[in-house]
Amino acid sequence: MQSFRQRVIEVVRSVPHGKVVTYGQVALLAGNPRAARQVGAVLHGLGDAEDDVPWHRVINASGGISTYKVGAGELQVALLRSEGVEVGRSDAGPVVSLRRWQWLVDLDESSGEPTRP
DNA sequence: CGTCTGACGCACC
DNA sequence: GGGTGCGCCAGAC
Repeated sequence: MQSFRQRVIEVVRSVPHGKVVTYGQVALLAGNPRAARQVGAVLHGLGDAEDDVPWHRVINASGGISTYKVGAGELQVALLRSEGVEVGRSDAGPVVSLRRWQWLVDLDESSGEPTRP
């Protein structure tokens, strides 16, 4: 069984261009809904081999940018905007409307019951 | 091996 | 509406 770390990388790689996901969502898709924090840790420790992982598409459940803590906030916002994601402003800092930009896995092909925004 | 840590999330004030 | 506190668990040391 591959490590949780590897699964997180796979999930993030599957996030479509122009969409965002939350840490908790990635954790869920990676198989452990409780390990949201670990998602951040994994992304923080990405090496050159994983530089194709769109880590900037991962934000926190409040639509905020968590990477300011490690000095990657400005970069993340720039990358998001560069691919069309609207990043608004708030007192707490930049915010993304999850309602509009969150990537929701569409299940309509299998269940006929799509997840709607 | 045991401990510490934190790119989080959420239940509760 | 927002601020605080604490449980969480894979990795790093």
